[in-house]
Amino acid sequence: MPDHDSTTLLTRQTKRRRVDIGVKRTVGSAIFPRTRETLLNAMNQSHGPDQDGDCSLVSHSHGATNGDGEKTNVLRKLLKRANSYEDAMIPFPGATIISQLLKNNIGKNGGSDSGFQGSGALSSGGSEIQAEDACSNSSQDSPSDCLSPGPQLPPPSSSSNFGRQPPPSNHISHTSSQSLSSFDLDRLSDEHLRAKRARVENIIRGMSHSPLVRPNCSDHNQEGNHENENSSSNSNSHRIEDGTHNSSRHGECPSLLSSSGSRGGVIGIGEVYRENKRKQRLPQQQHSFTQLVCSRQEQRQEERRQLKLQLEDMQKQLRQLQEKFYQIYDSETEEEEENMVNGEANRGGDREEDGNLSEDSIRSDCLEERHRDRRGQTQDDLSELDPGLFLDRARALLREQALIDREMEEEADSREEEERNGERVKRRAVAGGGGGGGRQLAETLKQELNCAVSQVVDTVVKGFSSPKQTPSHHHGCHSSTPAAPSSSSNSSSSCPPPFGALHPLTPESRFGGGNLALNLNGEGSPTPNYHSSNQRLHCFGDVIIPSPLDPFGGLSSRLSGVPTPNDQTEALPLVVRKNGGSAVETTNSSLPPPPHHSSFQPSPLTASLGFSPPSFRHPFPLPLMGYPFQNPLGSHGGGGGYPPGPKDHSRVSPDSMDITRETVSLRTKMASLGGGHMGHHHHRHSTESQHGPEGLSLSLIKSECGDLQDMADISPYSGSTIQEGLSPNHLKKAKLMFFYTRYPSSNMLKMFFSDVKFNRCITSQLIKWFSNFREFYYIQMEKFARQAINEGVTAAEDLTVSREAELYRALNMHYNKANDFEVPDRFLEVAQVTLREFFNAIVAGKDADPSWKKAIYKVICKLDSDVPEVFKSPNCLQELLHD
DNA sequence: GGAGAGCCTG
DNA sequence: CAGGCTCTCC
Repeated sequence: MPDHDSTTLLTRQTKRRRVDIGVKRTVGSAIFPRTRETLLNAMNQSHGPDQDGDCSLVSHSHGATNGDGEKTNVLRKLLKRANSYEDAMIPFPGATIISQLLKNNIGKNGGSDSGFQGSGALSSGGSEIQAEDACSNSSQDSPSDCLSPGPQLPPPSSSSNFGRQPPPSNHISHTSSQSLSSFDLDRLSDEHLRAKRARVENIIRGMSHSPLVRPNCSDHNQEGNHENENSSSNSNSHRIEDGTHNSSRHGECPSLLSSSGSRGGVIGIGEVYRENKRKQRLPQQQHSFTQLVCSRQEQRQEERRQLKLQLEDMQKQLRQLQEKFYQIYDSETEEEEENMVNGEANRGGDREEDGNLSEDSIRSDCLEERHRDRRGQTQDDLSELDPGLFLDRARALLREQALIDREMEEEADSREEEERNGERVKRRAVAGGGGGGGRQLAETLKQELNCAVSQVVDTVVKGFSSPKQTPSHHHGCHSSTPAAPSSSSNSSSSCPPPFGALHPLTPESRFGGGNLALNLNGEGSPTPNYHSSNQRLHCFGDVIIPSPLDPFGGLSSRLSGVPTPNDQTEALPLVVRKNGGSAVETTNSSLPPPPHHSSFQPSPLTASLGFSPPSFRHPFPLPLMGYPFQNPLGSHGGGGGYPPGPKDHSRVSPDSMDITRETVSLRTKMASLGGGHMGHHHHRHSTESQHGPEGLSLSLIKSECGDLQDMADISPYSGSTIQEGLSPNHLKKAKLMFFYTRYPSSNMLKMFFSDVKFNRCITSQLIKWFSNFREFYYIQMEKFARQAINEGVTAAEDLTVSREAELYRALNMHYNKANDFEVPDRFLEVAQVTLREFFNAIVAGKDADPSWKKAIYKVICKLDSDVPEVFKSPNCLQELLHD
């Protein structure tokens, strides 16, 4: 164990060294060794507050114990760290990931209070909680399992682990007696055992009664004190003395429980110490320990329950939104198919859907039977469930119930769907041409979105306004959702989840094979919910475009050479609405716009969509699935985690690799940015540019980013007026712009990349691009300057940069590889100035200074010239390169 | 603390 | 070219 900590220390030292190296780069190498020495000395001797938190704790301990010397402190620190690491790695037996997270949160919340205790608490945050959880997971009949935490949480140097015997007494007394003068170890340990037992009982009671009281903040403080409880029992005698001393110092502290029971055997000294630690925090409480234990356990349970409910609510919302999206998209697809002259192709799709339906129905039936069987036993078992199983079972029930609900709704859907289809055909006939169809679709989509959002809101409100929702109750509520669609007048089936028999909790299954209840609503007017619905659905829109029938609808038809009349009109209304809801734009957008970028090649992503839709179907997890709270329920380890690593590209067909290449960085960057956004939303009009496939592919970026507000502007179906990311052409344009400006401002970039919807990601990306450009530029300059010096050039005036110069060729190759752009003369001048600056600096020996280039940067940044207006056009590449 | 620049690395 | 890191500036 000390070895482990030694390596930890070494690692930290290494880290520090790396930091120092970084400092050295700019501050100077001479500082480095001294700094490091100082750091090492500090780590070995001072234990000052400049070290990490646990060190300060040790320092505290040192002050309290006073006399073991520095070596003891070092040893203690090492052991404490070992203890912490060990605790961190202890598996959670039988506990769900959620409960782990909850525990971790609790531990974290309480961590700030750990310094409160004056004695040498070798803290191990989750240990106590884990022990309690282990207790919770054990059945009520065997409380002894949890009364011996020693084996589960062996102290690092467990020389103090003596055998323990379960208490013979089952009697639990909640009376609080005073044990001010009693330091009898037997008695203390007995009290400890009783306290644990009481907590177990409280947990079980709390679970069976399921009271829902909002957990309060003070609870965290109490929990936080657990941090110091599970202390290492090294240097035992000292510890006992210390702990006892502390107990007497806090003499007012009440006894944990009345200690009438007897307990044979030897007491673990570490446990005694822990007991003392617990007693130390008792004086802080106004109530008796028993009450505190009760309330704390209940509150913890309630907190878990609350979180669980939130999770379930969010899952439900997610499902509903996904279903809505499927419905909408499928409805569109079906409409297209209806209008197609040759309906042969979609008949296969219908058959496929039928197949899915029947298959799902079968699965649903099985699930329903299982559900019926289980529902009976659930109520009985509920009180006996330990927390982990409790949550698991609750989720399982939810899933099953959801499946049943969906199956029932699908039947209703299929009936109503026929009617609606008839209506739709009529409406479309009235509406006339493609523009009318687009408008119709817009209305339909809008209505669907409204409905979805309304129901989500209802669900949320319901979920939080009725806090008595237990898991079983909850799924009862869920089953009632089909009857509670609030905004859709003509179809109750449009809002409820008509998902197929999917496993609703895993992303893969969630999106993998849902059969869709096609649905379209009638005309509707925009509601205030529209925007939010747009936001939410766009979150899915980027990723869950496909339906099982026609995964990529218009796209695939385009690729397969089968034109559809409504091609490219499907999603435009959404985009237009987003941009202000102009009816004119709505009409115009339904017309296929001419491609602005003739240089655009067919997107590889588009190709991949057509050729391998299944692999593309969900290349990345949904944004919402990426939220941390979703992962525990996915229970697939890191696989469903967020953010997706580059390996996720393996899920994308190779054809799409290159097109998504630039999205990778954005995804990772967004992940690191935490999904925030700066609100640089430049809403542009449909006249600017339309890069369908590219917009689609780049919208994936945003779905990865999880930026909900940004996603409000995404058109999932292509035809977006604003690209959601940067394309290779943007890179090319940026390179050409570099000939004019080396240090473009953010605003400038926004102006000149007006066809890109800016967010923090895009801005950073562009800035990074120019940073890279500069890097290469300056490297070349330095290289050629040194080269000139080596060649014997003595005067900077001898250095010139012409179009024949090698330096120019190198730069031109980098920024204008195709050489299809005429580099402005100004750039040659700037390059010449830069080269001379480098030359002079090197000659003057300034390059010895680590930051010698900064002076040059200062000069060069003033040499930026205005970028021609033509670069502001999204089609500038066309125009520029044609010239 | 965030944004941006620069450096280093892959 | 991107990611990570540090540093500086605001």
